[in-house]
Amino acid sequence: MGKNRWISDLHWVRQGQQTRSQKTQAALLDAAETLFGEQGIDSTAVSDVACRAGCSVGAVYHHFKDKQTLLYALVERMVEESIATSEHALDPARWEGATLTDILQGYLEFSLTEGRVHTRFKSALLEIARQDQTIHDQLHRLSNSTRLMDLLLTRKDEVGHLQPELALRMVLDQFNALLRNRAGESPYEMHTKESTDEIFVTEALKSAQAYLQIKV
Amino acid sequence: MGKNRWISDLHWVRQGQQTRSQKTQAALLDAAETLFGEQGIDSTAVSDVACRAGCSVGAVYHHFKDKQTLLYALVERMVEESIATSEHALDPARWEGATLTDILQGYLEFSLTEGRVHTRFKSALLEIARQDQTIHDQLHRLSNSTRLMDLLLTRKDEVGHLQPELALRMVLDQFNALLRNRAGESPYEMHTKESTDEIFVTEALKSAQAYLQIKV
DNA sequence: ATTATCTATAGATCTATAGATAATGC
DNA sequence: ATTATCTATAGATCTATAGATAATGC
Repeated sequence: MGKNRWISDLHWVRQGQQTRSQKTQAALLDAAETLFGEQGIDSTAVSDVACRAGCSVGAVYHHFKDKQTLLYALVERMVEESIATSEHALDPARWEGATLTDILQGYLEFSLTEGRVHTRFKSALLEIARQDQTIHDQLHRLSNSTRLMDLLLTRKDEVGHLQPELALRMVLDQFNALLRNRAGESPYEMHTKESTDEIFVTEALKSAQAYLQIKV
Repeated sequence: MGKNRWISDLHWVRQGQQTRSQKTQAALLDAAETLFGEQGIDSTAVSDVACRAGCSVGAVYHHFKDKQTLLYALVERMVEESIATSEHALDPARWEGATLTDILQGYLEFSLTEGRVHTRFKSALLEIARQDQTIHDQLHRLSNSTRLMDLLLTRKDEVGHLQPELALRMVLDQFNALLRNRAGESPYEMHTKESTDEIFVTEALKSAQAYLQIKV
């Protein structure tokens, strides 16, 4: 891991806090993100969130109208930060001279390290997004952010598959599904649970290269 | 779809019911499986299950000690049926003369059609299995059922990848993750949402073939 | 003096039970 | 007469609020 020189300076983008109020609010969002991801949204009581954030229930309702609004704020923060992180990480200038394989490897490694918490929370979101228009729309903003796909498409020439775009879409779906599997830490259903992250990345990349028919 | 002659007679295995009591019990389990899959387990009230099954709350508690026991019974039924289905579907005799690709294609197509409901419910289970030993153990029985892997390994010679077993494990993880993605019907995060099931199967197979380096 | 926090609690929702009624099968 | 079902409700849990107290910043 970390052998990829392209991702050495990559990091999740988050704004700093100043006032007591902002700190409490951020602590509440952090607590909620962790607990919602760990136990699910419904099984997490507002008092649980308050407790983990080190404040009282009343404070929660001072900052957020209700539990749903807290969730919405959390989703919005995640989407905003996710987009900001993409802006930085997927800047074409950053990747000058990098091959398609470099980019794919960077995506895998970055997601495995920085993305674990978010992936877990996102997993919980997907379950309820079917029922909730607001969350549905927010997640749609994420999938509409085509910066990764755009960056990959600039390397279209390296792809031997007859339908490069379709093939790249498949690979991204594969990667995201596999990453979600790993982040879920569900030992059942994972045939490669014994493998290290390193082997996982290597084999996932081999698979993508073979399928895309990358011309080295 | 359905062009694969190997899966034409495959079906999900379920016992028939006779008495009124058995019918109610089965209706309750069916209702719970659907609702738990659709809305999540916690957000489904016992009264919801009773309503959809067409009976009263009291009837639920006549059949099951509490909500948790109902869930356990449901998980057990799913695991039993899943294993019974495997016994039938993965019988080596059924697949005589079939290639590795035939088997993989059969698995994909069968899972897409028959497995959709179960996949949805299983997805909800994975989220809580981390917290619940009983469910954890039941799901472990599933992953310990290595019949699919065993069947695939009998075609090891067709695999060109230097570590055939590792590679086959990766492919199964990929397939399961992708299938879960599709069954979840989450339009975000899916770059291939526009594609038909047919294209999906074709491309997933191509990917597996290329990665495994199948010798045709 | 305005904003942030806490304590205590009302109201809503859900689980599970008790007791009454209906259906089954010998 | 035994088993299955229903109706009505007690008890538990969670959400959200009201009113009191503490911290902030001009």
